[in-house]
Amino acid sequence: MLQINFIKENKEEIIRLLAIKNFKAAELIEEVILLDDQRKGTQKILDDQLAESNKLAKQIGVLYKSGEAEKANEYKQKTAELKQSSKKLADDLALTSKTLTDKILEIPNVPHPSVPAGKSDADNELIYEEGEIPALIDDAKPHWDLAKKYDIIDFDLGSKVTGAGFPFYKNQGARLQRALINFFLDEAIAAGYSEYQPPLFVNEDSAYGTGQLPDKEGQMYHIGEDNFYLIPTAEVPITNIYRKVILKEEDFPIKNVAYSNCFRREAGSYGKDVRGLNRLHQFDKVEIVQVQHPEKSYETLESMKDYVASLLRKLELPFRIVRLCGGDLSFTSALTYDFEVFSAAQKRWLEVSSVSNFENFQANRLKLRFKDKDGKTHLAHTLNGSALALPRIVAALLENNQNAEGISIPSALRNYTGFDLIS
RNA sequence: GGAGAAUUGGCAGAGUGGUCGAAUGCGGCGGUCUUGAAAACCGUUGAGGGUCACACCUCCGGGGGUUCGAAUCCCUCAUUCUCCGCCA
Repeated sequence: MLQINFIKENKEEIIRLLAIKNFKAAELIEEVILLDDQRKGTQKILDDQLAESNKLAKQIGVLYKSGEAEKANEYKQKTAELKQSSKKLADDLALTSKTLTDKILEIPNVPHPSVPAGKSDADNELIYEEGEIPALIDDAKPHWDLAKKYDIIDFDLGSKVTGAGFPFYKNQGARLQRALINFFLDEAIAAGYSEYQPPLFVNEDSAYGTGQLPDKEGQMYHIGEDNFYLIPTAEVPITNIYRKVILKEEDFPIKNVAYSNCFRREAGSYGKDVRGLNRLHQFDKVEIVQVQHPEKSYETLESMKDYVASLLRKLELPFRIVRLCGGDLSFTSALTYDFEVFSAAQKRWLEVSSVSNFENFQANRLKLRFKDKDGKTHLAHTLNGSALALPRIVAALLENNQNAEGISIPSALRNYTGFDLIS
């Protein structure tokens, strides 16, 4: 969420930039400013009344001790009245504050000036492309057929045991999964990240902290009895490590990596895009998360982008990087780079990673702050990126590397898989 | 799952109805001393709201209550520890 003072001080600029996200903010912002003034006004009156009550309560104590019970009772009468009206004021204040917070929560993060205008992914800006799109053999198959042919992923079995979008990985398919997870983790550790193994369920506060609540409830699996949410990404538990934390400046940069299962209900998805591994309810992902000083967060975003590119290069996959346009940018992000690999048999670019700078938007919700040299506290910046999500990487590897003998494994992975060929 | 104990500032730990946002120690920061450092000594050191700045208000695990007044009493939830049960 944006900070109220930031909104007040940069009203016009915010409205202008949010227009790039196709968000009409003017009215909402006026409302928010009005509510905040209202909040302050009510609080001032309440504070004065509480101050008066506090003073009287102290005097009553003194009066009792000196035996002036009559006077004390008179004061008691006064505090009783004050108590009634301050109770009402406190209720008003709570309501105003709640309304204010709810309204601010409706305002998306302000996009970075480099974010191009646009409505959909068609308007994303291509900024980089690398690798050769492979020429496939004559009877090249999409990955769901290859999965069956080599008996490495069983979608039907998953449907039987759980439901659509929960596949079984088998034999060389299962080993490929493990290989990719270990490869991604080892690479991240070599790049200076600390590995975490997070819980796969989080509580309500954590789901709120990274912005999944109050808005995207429908996207998460929820365990009603214990009020836990299944994580849609390791970003949620890893970033929430720093909820209500005040860091020291020398703690920066914090670089964490975590492998986790990810669970997404994907309500509303349908059609050809969801075939095979393209969209699952449960999948595996290695996520990198950084917490940075505000002055360095964009530098960090670039380094994370370069890091993800290095992974795809090692996997020998043709990829491109796009800068998301305003319309495609998520609610919480200020700037996002998407990585897409070309899946040759489907003849499609598949999104495999999203690297984002949230600036202080998440930090504000999380109350993630740091103390500067003068002892003042400021909000930190948070960033994250997939490095990488497995299913579409697997889809591309299977499709792009298929040949007459089987599916060849890129050399960077062979030490991890223990085999060169899926056959 | 059952029984008991606990939860206070960065940490340790006092505080059982008013003078407590909270003793004391450690740690941190600033200073004196020193060629420099250590030691010693002096000072300072939680967060949020509010204000030009003060004043003032809120916060002692979360929420609710009793009282003129709550860190302190009551209810409730969470967490931690110990014992019993079960168990990878």
